[in-house]
Amino acid sequence: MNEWYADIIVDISQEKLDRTFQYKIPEALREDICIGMQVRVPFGKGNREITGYVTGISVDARYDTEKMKEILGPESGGITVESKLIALAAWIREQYGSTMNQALKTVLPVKKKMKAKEKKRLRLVLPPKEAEELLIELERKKYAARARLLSAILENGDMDYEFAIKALHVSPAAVRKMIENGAVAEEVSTVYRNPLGPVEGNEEQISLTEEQRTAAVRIAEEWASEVPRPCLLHGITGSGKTLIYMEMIQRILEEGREIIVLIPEIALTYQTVRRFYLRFGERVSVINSRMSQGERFDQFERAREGKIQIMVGPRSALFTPFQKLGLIIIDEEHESSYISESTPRYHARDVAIERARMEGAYVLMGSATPSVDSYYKGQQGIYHMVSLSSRFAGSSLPMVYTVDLREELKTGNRSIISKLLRDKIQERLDNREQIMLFLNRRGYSGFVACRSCGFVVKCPHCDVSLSIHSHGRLVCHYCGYETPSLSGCPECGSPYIGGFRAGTQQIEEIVKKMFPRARILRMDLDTTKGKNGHETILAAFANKEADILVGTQMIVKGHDFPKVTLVGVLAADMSLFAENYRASERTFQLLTQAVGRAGRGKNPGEAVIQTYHPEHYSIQASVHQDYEEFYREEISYRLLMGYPPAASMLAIRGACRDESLLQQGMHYIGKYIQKIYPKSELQLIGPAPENISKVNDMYRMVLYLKHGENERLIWIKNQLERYIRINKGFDKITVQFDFNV
DNA sequence: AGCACGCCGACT
DNA sequence: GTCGGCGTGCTC
Repeated sequence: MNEWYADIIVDISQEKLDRTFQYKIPEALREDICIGMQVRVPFGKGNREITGYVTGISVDARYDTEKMKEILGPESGGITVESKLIALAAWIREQYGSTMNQALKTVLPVKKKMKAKEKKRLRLVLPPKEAEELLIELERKKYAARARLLSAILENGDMDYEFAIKALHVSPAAVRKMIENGAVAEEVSTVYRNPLGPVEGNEEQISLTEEQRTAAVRIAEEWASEVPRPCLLHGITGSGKTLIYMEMIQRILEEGREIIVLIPEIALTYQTVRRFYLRFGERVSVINSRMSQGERFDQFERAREGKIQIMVGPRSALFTPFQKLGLIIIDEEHESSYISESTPRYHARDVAIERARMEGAYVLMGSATPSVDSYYKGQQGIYHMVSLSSRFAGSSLPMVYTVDLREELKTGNRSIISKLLRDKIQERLDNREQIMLFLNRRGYSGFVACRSCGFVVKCPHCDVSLSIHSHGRLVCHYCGYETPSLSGCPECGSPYIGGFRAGTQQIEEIVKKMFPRARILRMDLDTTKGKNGHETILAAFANKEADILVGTQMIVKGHDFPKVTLVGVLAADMSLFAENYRASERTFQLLTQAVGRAGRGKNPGEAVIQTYHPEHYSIQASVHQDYEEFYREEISYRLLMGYPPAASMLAIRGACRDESLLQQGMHYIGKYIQKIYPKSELQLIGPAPENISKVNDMYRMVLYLKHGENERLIWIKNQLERYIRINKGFDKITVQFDFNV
């Protein structure tokens, strides 16, 4: 019988030790040890006993077996927060595909050198009289440094450690001597930074409306049931979802349990967090991506020690080490920022549900435009659906107009601003009201459309639009279908056919020319680069320092500008024909959000949607502000095409410097899948070049798998992980798995 | 992180 | 001459 070895990561908090060590698994423990487990191991020269995490098990030794030590045994002493999070990491690893190392690192944050985390103070312990005597003796013995320190402490009672070292020039050694002989004591206090500082203002005193109260009761009823399901709160913009969150948080606090509130990074502004502070005060903390790793670690530490009960933050806040987690709230549940962009590519919503299941906590999701996935689960009864349908505080839904850009072209207006929008902008400028112009463009390579009839060139096999490539051909990124680019529109023969591209900068210039006296602010990636770029621009606009705000999607997420009475969507189709099956969903969500920005104050709002496809259901439904209308169309399309949530989809993405090696590797992956899973229920599409087929000299390809059951795809993923690890040919290829993205 | 080895200043 | 400081390096 040969030896078994375990890869063990010993201390996640130390960068230096951020790698695995191999230990022998004793014969007697062979059955018990599994990946993700916490074990006791001897470590270092003195064989001091520490806790490690098993990240892998193998039969070959990569280290001198003579020097290799043995695992002592499983960690005893009850279930800690860490062990719960490690179990979650193991689930993430299995579900999304990654190494245990990567999974652990997403779940347990690495503690980087945290400057000034600990504040040491020196305090006098000797009675003053004895201290005086000691001082005289020290001076007599010519212990200058110690005498200096003692006399300074005598004067002030206590003092800062740093001050003693730096200002008094007392060496740490001298300080230690003084501690040893019992003259002074060292007090270590941990100072955590409060990330928000003092918050001004009074708590909003709005009691729940009848409808909101009913919603809260329905959620509470679900929580009281034997197996509480995750709740999906579907409430239109302005229906007061946050008030319900507050209400439910209050209930959990009263039970003595803790709450995580997930908010999309882009909506995580001072405004949002402030509301939580005003209601719950010091019990709230917040983390965000602009904080240093040390600062974030501080906040996690505060949570672990029970000093705070509510953590507000983006995706990563999900791993807050609360001991008695009671509730996870996911605001704007449909947001794509809940999907991790690095391996493991987990979805925070699904991981939240799993963490809640493991720890007996509740999940409450909310959105005005739920993801089709979640709404489907709501319909199926997997989630418990609660809806809010009336806007409160008297504000009414905006009036929405559509402008058919094809007609606009016929009348000779080739500008990006239609006549209707132009007139309405002028009207607002005259009335001193504010306008938002929204360009929903986000990293999509140009699709090809006819500017006369709006015809979009699509893949005959996949029903997604083709993208124009640098070599002039049109390519489908799902299946690799290629066709030469067109010189005229196949529908109407118009020569005005081509890639659709425009940026916020160009828009800003056009608008400036059109309305020379208007003050214009632009908000996009370029203008928000600075530290508080976001907040600065938004604050300026809120202060009425500008009349028109031009921007990409970041202007429509969760900011209330009561003076905005007109929202213009410049080219609604831009996200509609992105080469992704979720394009319609994203378009509907963006348009609905954008339209919802108009008329949040007393004045009624209006919105103008410019499009080449006014008849498209995504656009129609957002004009009517009708989620159901959109959902019915969208789900039937997904069911027809076998896209999630009708089926599960796995994208296998490969990246490599060598193009032919990548092609070969991806081809072999396809072959291997067909060999291990030759069943007809599995659909295999590709491999084909990725949307952006080359990044930093790395070629990228993707292979899609579709199957009715997610578990089957996970099984295939597991087999592939092993296949890729064993075969040397994949050493230079990075393979990533993406579920249902 | 902890604990070793290893090289320069003040005490018996 | 030793005692003891912390600089550097390794930990399966």
